[in-house]
Amino acid sequence: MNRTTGSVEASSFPLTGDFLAGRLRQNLSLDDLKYIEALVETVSDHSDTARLLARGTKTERSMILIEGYIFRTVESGDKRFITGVHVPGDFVDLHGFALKRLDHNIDAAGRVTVGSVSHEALRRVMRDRPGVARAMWFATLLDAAIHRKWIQTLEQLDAPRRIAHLYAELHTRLELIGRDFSRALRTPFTQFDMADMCGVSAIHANRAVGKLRELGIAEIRRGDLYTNDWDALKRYAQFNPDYLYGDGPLKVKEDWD
Amino acid sequence: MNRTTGSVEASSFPLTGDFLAGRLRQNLSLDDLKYIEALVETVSDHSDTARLLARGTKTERSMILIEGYIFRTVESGDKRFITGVHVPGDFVDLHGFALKRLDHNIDAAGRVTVGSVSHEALRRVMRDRPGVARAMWFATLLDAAIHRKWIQTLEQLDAPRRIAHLYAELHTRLELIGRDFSRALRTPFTQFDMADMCGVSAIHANRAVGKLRELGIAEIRRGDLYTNDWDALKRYAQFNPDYLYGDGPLKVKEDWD
DNA sequence: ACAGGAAGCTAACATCCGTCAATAGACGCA
DNA sequence: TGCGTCTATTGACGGATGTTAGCTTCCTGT
Repeated sequence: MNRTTGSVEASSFPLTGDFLAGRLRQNLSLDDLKYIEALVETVSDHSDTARLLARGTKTERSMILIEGYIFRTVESGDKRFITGVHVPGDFVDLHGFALKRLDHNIDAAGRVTVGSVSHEALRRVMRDRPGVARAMWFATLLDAAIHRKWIQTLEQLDAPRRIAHLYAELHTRLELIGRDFSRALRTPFTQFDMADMCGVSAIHANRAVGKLRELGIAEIRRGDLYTNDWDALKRYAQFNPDYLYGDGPLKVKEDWD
Repeated sequence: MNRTTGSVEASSFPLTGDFLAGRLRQNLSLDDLKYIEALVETVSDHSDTARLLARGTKTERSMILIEGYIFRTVESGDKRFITGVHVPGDFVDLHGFALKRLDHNIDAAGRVTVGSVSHEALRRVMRDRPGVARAMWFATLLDAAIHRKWIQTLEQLDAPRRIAHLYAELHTRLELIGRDFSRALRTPFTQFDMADMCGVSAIHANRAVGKLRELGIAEIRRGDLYTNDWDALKRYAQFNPDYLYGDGPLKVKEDWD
């Protein structure tokens, strides 16, 4: 595997295969995991707010997020909208392999490390490894489930609860890939980022952060969330983790019985 | 193919295979299409607001919508949220095949006709027809793209524009499956339905419908939208159909060059 | 034709949120 | 250390939306 330097110097992240700790892991054999790991041809680091893939670009590669956070963004006029956020282990633009072009941008949120897989390699997967191909399909189904929950959140919750729900989701997703934060969840998100994810103005996002602080639910400072009662936060956000399929996520039906 | 009666008498819809006019058609050979048609074991009609599949239910069948509209809904407290709408040709709960359980309900909007495919048959598809399996994956990618656009719409637009955008999207999706409405788009949606899709109260949905009427953009009566200027409506809603991948939707990259 | 019920509509008031303006704090860089 | 910029914060005001209540219209079944 080659190691390339992105817009920042090469990361010192050890490539032990742990970057596959994400959602693809569940249904696959160790052999399959090693196979996928071998698909990653280059690893690169990118600086804050780097655009990893612009809307409309045709590409011959897809990216797997190894470290950091990535936004899916759309720009309209002079405003930006964030339609999704990714955590390590997520295949960020797998749909770029299937669909003609991406309908949105892939932007780094803070510093990120990504692995790159050629579409030629993915075509080999489709041809030779139906089990792996199916796991990739299931991973995109989980993306869709998360999208639906975001829709519900936007329809149902006010701004403070949307922000609480965002962090509740990230907390659970990061737990599912083996990361635990007893007291603090660190992110590089600005209040502008939170606003663009929650569909409110930045000033109102600030009000919402202030309300969470005032209610004693969470203290958010420069993207980092501190709380000593995650359960209370999740209750406040009406968070129900079912949609993340955390209990044996993405299992096929044959495996249940 | 058997013909069964749902909660309403059996439909007289002619099963000519036209119910596959939807998004699955694009990438498949005629042979593949006949293969898929043969997968449909039963066809049934259902009455207004029937729940076709309840959240959490395990099922051994997936449904393809043949005629009518279907909502994906979530209930929270005494409120309902609609996270998606489907048009004929859509595989409504294909993810029920892959994921352990559905995280939302599948509800009829008005009278519907659906075809049913057993998961056993889908397992055969996965095993024997990689091309068809891939087409199904791509169809779910389009679902995800539509979800992302709904997120953006909720983040970006006010209530009148959300309703206009909803109808603009339906207009284009129905065009893509070969239906054309020069002046009217008929749906069974109540203003409550529109409200639950747009994340506003029913009263405010009524205000929004009134505003569209007042602006001369569209007249919505009992779900049916009348306009003589679809372009103006789409402009008002800031509708950009790129995300529906209408120009050769869902083609794989090998086919582009 | 009639009655009942569902859906549509209107008004009043409160809350949520957007915008503008201004200030304060935190971080990066010289 | 000091400056400049990005981020966070606060206040004031207006617009968008939620809630409640009551009324009207339309559809449907008899």
